This record gives sequence, C-alpha cells and structure tokens, in this order.
Amino acid sequence: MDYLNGLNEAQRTAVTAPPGPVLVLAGPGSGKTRVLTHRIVYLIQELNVSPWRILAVTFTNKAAKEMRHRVEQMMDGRLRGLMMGTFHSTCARILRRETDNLPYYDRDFVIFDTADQQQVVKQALKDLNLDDKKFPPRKMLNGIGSAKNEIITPDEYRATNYIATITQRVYEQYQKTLHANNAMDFDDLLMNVVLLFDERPDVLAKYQQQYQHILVDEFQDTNTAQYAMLKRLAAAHSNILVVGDSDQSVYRWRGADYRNINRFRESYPGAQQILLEQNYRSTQLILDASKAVIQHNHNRVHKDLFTDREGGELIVVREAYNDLEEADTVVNTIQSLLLDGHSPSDFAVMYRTNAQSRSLEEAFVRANMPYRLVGATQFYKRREVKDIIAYLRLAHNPLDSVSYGRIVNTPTRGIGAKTKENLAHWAASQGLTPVEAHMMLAVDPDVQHPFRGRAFNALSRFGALLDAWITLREQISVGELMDAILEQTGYREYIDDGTEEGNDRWANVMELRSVAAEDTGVSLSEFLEQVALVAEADNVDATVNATTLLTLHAAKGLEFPVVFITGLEDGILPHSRSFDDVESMAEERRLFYVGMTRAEDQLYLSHSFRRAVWGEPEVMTPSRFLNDIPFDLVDGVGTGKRRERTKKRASSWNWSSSSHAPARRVPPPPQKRMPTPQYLEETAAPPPPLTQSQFRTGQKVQHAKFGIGTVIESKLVGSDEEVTVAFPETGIKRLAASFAKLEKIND
DNA sequence: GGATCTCATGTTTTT
DNA sequence: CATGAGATCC
Repeated sequence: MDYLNGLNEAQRTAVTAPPGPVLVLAGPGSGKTRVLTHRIVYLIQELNVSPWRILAVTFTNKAAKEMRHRVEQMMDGRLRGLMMGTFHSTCARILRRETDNLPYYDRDFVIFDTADQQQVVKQALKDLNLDDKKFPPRKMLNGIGSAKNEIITPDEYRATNYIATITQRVYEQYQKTLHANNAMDFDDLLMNVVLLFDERPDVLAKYQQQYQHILVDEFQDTNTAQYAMLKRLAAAHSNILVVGDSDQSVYRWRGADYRNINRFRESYPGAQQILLEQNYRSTQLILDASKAVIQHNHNRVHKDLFTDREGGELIVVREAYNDLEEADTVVNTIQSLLLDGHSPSDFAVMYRTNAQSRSLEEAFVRANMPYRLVGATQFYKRREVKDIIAYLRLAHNPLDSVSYGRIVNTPTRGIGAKTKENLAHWAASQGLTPVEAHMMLAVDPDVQHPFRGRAFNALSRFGALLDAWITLREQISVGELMDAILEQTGYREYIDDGTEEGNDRWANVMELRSVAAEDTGVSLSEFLEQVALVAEADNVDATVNATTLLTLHAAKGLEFPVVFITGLEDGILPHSRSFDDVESMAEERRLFYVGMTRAEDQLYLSHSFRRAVWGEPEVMTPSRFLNDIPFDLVDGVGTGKRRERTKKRASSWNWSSSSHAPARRVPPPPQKRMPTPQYLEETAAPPPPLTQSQFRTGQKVQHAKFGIGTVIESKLVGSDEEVTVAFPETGIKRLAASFAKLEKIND
C-alpha cells in the first residue's frame, strides 16, 4: 500500500491506528508531516472516509498548503472538500458560514489585526473617559486577549484587582465597538466558535457530523480556546489524532499551553500514544548537542532521539567583536561554503528578535549576496499596504470605523480633525454611520446639514467615491476595484514622491495589486480574509535561490542543510524579559532547541562581544545555553578562552582602517548633564564642565596598573569623563578619566 | 487645514 | 532607534 511506503514502524503504527484518540509525540525531524499526510490517505483509501469528512489543522497556511499538495500527489487529487488550514482560518470559515446564528455579526464581518485592535482600545478608553497613559492600550489588550484565550466574556470576567476592574470595563466597551464595526479580532475567531458551539448544540452537531476525523499539527502550541474547540468537535466520535512535541512549545506568551498534551491524556484515557524518536534530518552530533541543551528543562517527557546519520561535523561556536563583525562572519562563511558546492538556499540565519536582522541584511547587501527576509517590517503591516486594504475593507464593510478613520483623509483631501469631528456629530445626530453620512451629502441634494463651502465639498466628494466603490464591489474583481480606488484617490501621486522610499512604497502597492491579480476568482470577502490571516512563515518562498533570514519562531517546522544562530548572548537569547520567570527561561531554551534542530548537516553558533541593544553598545555575556553544549561537540575553544581572544582582538582592533569602526559623529552629540553630586559642590573649584571627550574610541592608552589598552568607548558624565578600556590582560575596565591618569599612546 | 519638527517613549516572539 | 503624539509654523 502506498501509504505505508517508506515509513518506520512507529510511523506505521500512527498512520494505521484504529479510529479514536491518538497522541503522537514527535521529536524534531521525526517525520510528523509524513505521518499526517499518510494518515489522511489511509483514512480515505483504506477506511473509505470521504475527504470532506476530514478536518486537518496546521500551524501556518503554508504547512496546510504543502500537506494538501502532498496528499494530492499520493492520491491523484481526489480531495474535494478536505478541510485543511490554520485554527484561525478554519474558525473564520465556520463563522462566515454561520453568521445567521451569530448575534452582532453579518456575513461581511472583517478581521481586525493588532494595529486595528490598538485603535479600538484607544477609542474604548476615550469613550470611558480613561487616560491611555495610566492604562496603556497594550496592557489592556493583553488582558483582553488572555481572557478571550480562556473563553471568558466581559460578563464573566472576574476582576481581582484595580487594574483588572478597569480591564473589565475596557473589555466590555471594546467588544461593543467590535460589534458595531462588524469586526472580530484574532482571538474572537476562536472564542466565538466555542461560544457558538456551546449555545447552539444543533450547530455543533452539524460540524461534529461533518468532521468525523480530526487531525492536529503542532498540538503543543494550542491554547485553551483552541483545545476547547477541538474537544467539542471530537466529543461525538473521539476520532482525533494530535501530533506535538512539548520541547518545541514556543508560543506561551500567546496563550499556548503545552500542558494541553496532558489534558488530552486526561480527556481520552484510552488514547493510543506513539513516540516518534527516529530523526531523519540531522547528524547524530547535532542531535546530541540539542539533546544536551534541552535536557536542562525539567518535567519533560523523555525522548531518545536517534538517527542513522552517525557522527557529523562539529558545531562551530564563534565570538565576534560586534554585531557587524558577526554578520560579516556569517556572510564570509556562507561565501566559502558556496565554493564547496552549496547553494544559497541551503543556508538559514536565525535570530531571537527581528531587530537583529538589520545588520545581517546590510552584510548581505555589502557582499552582494541573495537573501530573503521573513517577517520584519512585514509586507501587510506597511503603511501603504494597510491604506489600500483599508479602502477595500471599507468598501466591503462600511461599518468599519477603524479603516474609515485611517483613510478618510489619506491622501489628504481637506477633511481635517475639525471637519471630521463635525461630521461624526452630525452623523450621530441623524442616526447614520460616518460612511452613510458622507454618501448622504453626496447623493441627496435636499438633505439638511451644517456644512458649507470647502468642508461640504470635501465631505461629499469623498461620499461620492465611497458610494461608487460600494456599488462597484459586487460587479468587478478585487483588482479592478483596487485600480479604481488608486486612480480616483490619486494614491500614486500621494505616495510616490520621487524619492527612493516613495518608489518602494508604490512598488509595494503594485505588489499588493499583483496578489489580487493572482487568483482572479476570489471574492472581496475571501481576499480580505486571506490577507488578514497570512502568517509570517507563509512568506517563506522556497523557490527563490537565496539564503533565508528569519526569527527562531518563524523557523519552526523548517529545515536547512546549514543553520546559523546569531546573537547567543544573555539578554538576547535567552531574552532579558525571561530572566525572572522559570517558565519563560525554559521557553527560551526550547526556542534555542528548535533553532538547533533545524540543521541537517552543519550548525554555526555565534555571539558578539559588544552589541547595541538600543542606543549605546554594551559588553555582552555569552549565552548560558552555550555552556550546556558538550565540549567535544564543538569546534574551537570554550567560552572562557573565546572571550579572552576577543579581548585581545578588541585591544588591537584596527579602528582607523576598518570599515567596522563605529561611526563617530563629529562634533560629538551634546551630552545630557547629570545633576552635580553634592560632594563636588563642596570642593573649592569644580573643574569646568567638559564639553568634549578627550578620548576617542580606538585610542591606545597607558594605565599605571593595567598597562596598555584600547578605548572602547568614552562618555561625559557630569564634569568627568567615563572611559571604557579593553586591556589585553585585565579585561574591560570602566574608568573615570580624572582618577585613572590615562596617557594617550600613539602607535 | 496641513506639514514639519521636536520630544519622549518604549522595544520578543505572531495568528 | 523608530515610531507616535503634540506643538509649532506655514
């Protein structure tokens, strides 16, 4: 049988497990995608299950697409109705179909992203007369989001402290606003499905009947709401197979809880449990190193990963002077590996935070090397793209006040703050929405209104445009509607000002236009939904022959022959926000583990001696995780030795001729004056405040005790100068210039 | 009404 | 350092 081809025993057991609850614990690279695809084929071919009776939930749209593709290949495409997608897209589809059974929503509801949510919270705070300084929208949204993840409605929200009482009020108002906008946020998609199922047993029964078999990928990253949804759907038949690995759980901050794996065991005591331990991706050496790292986490299900790929290249650990040098080292390494016959797409460079991509990008550009950046300033978050989507959204759902607020005067068309406010007032007094008010001014010559002259012209002109688009949206394609909007608003003239940036922005608009052109049959509603639910990792285009730059989070589920993980420093990986919480720290470790286990053949780890986290560069400590990799698996020297070498290099750093010399602004920027300490005022003649530092970065200096060293940085503090010097023997010292008696040395 | 500037503010990861 | 809000100027 086709579906058993090339499977090992554990995989076969999983694929052919009898219907019922199945828990597959799958280590990295153990072929879980294979299990899922073969299982689907098995269900269809062997158990005669109709494709439309299967629901498969994946973590990204890309994973869903790939899986569908593989299944199609194995089955010659008899797949009509197979439901495959992310939790969010699955929920959106169910809700879209059930709008008749939903209070507050109709078929045209839109999905609000994080930025939209921010706007809604701000509005809610305003409505409640609350100060957004005292109650930061971000914090409020956190509270609201966690409530929704736990399926707690505003009514059920129990406040246990003062902030929470505020959060409760904001949450309530926030939901009202969303309802008025015919909009849901990401968390609503999940919560509303569960609420619907609970309120309408008949609706639930319908879906239980339809989805006789449920498969879930990346189960360790489900949250309470997602698990609740699965449980309800599976309640009738318990035909649910979940695949997960608690060691790869990295979305706790988003409400994911790997303990759902334990809950699954409790919910289905008879569940068959299958352990996939054979790894088909990495060398034994990479596996051993990864295992050594993850072993430091407690309360794990022990897995004994093994592979046929004995031995393997040693892991290379390097320290760079700073992030620039680190990036250059990565690029240089890639260049030399290219000479050995590698192709650019064999490599991936990973990092903890998006901000770190910058120096890497620059290094690739300098070296003229192809790269592809996943995420960062994501395409759909760009201003111009959001503008155009806002126009489309408003045409689709005129109740969307966030989109309205975004584009009512973008490009500027003479509707300023004052006019906007007047219109809102008038609209409210007439019982109209702002969009309706605009349209009324445009189409009804007899309407009574308080506007005159310029304001009236601007308002009604915009009303005429809105009216036209709303009519057009049913008649023409998304692309054509976009063309009409672009032309009638003069968007190009507005955004493309002839500068390079303007060019780029217009190019992004055109990119969006081509997305709309790709699938012509797509309705406006479908288009907007697709656009709202794209994931970071969805944009990893494997067809381009370029090196991939991505965050560790975005790397989950991917694999590459050669992997670089950069920024292995305490404060970066593990991230500084994780230090005071054991669980967060454990998650940072898992993140590192995920990164390491992406590598097939070679793994390069690097950290920088100095890094500017924000503003001024600081001396960094190598990541604690590096110490957990057994010595004999590493090429090169241990952490201590490495640091010593860097110190030496720091002191002999060739500042003047190196392109890496930090740009020194001339004249030096004005320094903040620190309040003069009391004891200084008592001395007779305080030295005149310094206006310029005496020591430059790179300057060689002589110290009485420490010998010769190199200035790393120097800043003015009060009336003194604080000089940081690297001494080859002693290390880094921070010295006050007035005490240290440093002598400048010319070499 | 709109553009431009300054200042402050706060930064993980993303459906 | 990058974005956003508020003030100021045109």
